[in-house]
Amino acid sequence: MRILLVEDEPEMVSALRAALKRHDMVVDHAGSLLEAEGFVAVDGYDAILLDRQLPDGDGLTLVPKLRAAGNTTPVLMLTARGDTADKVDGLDMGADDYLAKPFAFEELLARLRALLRRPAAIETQTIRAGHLSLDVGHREASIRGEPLALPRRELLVLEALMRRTGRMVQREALMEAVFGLDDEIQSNALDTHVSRLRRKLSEADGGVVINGIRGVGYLLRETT
Amino acid sequence: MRILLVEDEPEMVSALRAALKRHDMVVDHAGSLLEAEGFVAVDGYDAILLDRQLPDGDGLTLVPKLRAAGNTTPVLMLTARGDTADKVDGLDMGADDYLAKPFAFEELLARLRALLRRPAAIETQTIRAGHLSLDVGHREASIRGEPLALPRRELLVLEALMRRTGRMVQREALMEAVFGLDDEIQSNALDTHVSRLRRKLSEADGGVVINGIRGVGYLLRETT
DNA sequence: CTTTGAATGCGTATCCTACTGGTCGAGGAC
DNA sequence: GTCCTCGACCAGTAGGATACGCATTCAAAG
Repeated sequence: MRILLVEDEPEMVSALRAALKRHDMVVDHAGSLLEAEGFVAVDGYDAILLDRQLPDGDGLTLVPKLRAAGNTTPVLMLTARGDTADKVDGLDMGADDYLAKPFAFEELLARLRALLRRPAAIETQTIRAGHLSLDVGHREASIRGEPLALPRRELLVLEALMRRTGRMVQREALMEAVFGLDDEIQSNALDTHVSRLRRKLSEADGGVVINGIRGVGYLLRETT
Repeated sequence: MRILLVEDEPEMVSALRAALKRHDMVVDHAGSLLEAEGFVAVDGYDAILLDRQLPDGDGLTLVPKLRAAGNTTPVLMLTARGDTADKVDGLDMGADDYLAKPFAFEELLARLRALLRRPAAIETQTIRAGHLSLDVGHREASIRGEPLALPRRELLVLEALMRRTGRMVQREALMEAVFGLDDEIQSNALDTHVSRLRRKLSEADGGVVINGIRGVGYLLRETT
């Protein structure tokens, strides 16, 4: 689950980033409109958290640009102002939801979950494969009802794979789903996580296997 | 634009109906959960406005039923209660948005418009031939839904051929598609890949054959 | 203590080369 | 027109080099 956070106030950034990370989301951060445009042009995010007050303009102006470019990523606007006229503006410009500061973080999360559910509305909140089930919203994996404790990175790998059960996930795509834009990772860290995940899944009899396909990527299959 | 309004208070109903009608929306009205289920089962709506307080129960209970039945119609919850915990519940049950009474009608409209802007189906370019299908974007081949693990080079051959199913692909063109501009290859490497691919396709009953035409190139045909 | 990324060594799938046998078609002799 | 011969091209198999992925270990970071 990849989120782009567009916000300039440092303490807000670190607070949100920490909170989102705690919910196992991969967060990229842009401090300005310009930066945000750069990120968005290159990458696919599951959602965008967008502050209105940015150093180089009103965050709201970003949304029509996105939509015009065919980008349908859900956008959740954040703002200090909270009156109705503002909300209407925001939503009409193409934002998908609108949240006024100060807000309860719980509400932010809930709205985010709602947004994230929509594009992939076909699947329910919980994805299943083999004896595995994954509650995407609450970040819980379980095997035959037994909860399975998974570290953050492994969970991200599993989620990315389960979202496409039985279908290919390109190595590159998986990298992005797990590490975001952290190019700093130059090792076989991904392989490591896949490996660890594999072991846990087989030990716990998850009813699935992760196939690796050389030069292409990975593929999670059910062992029926 | 067809809206299902699930609400029991008469004056609310008439007010909303009039207002929505003024914005060129077609409104069906259900006064109870039971009635709503009936409507939903039969008709396709673009969105559902759902009150929580209904004579025969909490409106919220309708949402999981819908989702379980594969219905992905956007749901906008209406409620008198407006605290965060309630919102979280509503959104987690699968509602797409949540609005507390009293609300500004403008905001309702704006949120509704946001919901109705459904994300376009994700374009995944898949080519088909015989029982074969190839997801070009994800670099994945499958036969009758069963994923077929193909190494990189073979996949490239297959892609190049499937892009021109039933038509000739010149040997030279195929070389370039598979090896790029690597002139370093001076052997019959291409033939070996074609050979391996042939075997896999026939073993897995792909419903296609690769014909070789002397002095010209290759040609993928469906064996119908 | 758990989690994570880097580093290491091993095993093997993949890929190119090389070789062999097969097929096709052109051209000439009858 | 028919048949034969020859050469070019193609299909398939085998083998070795390489790169890739896997598992594991280790140290640092939270």
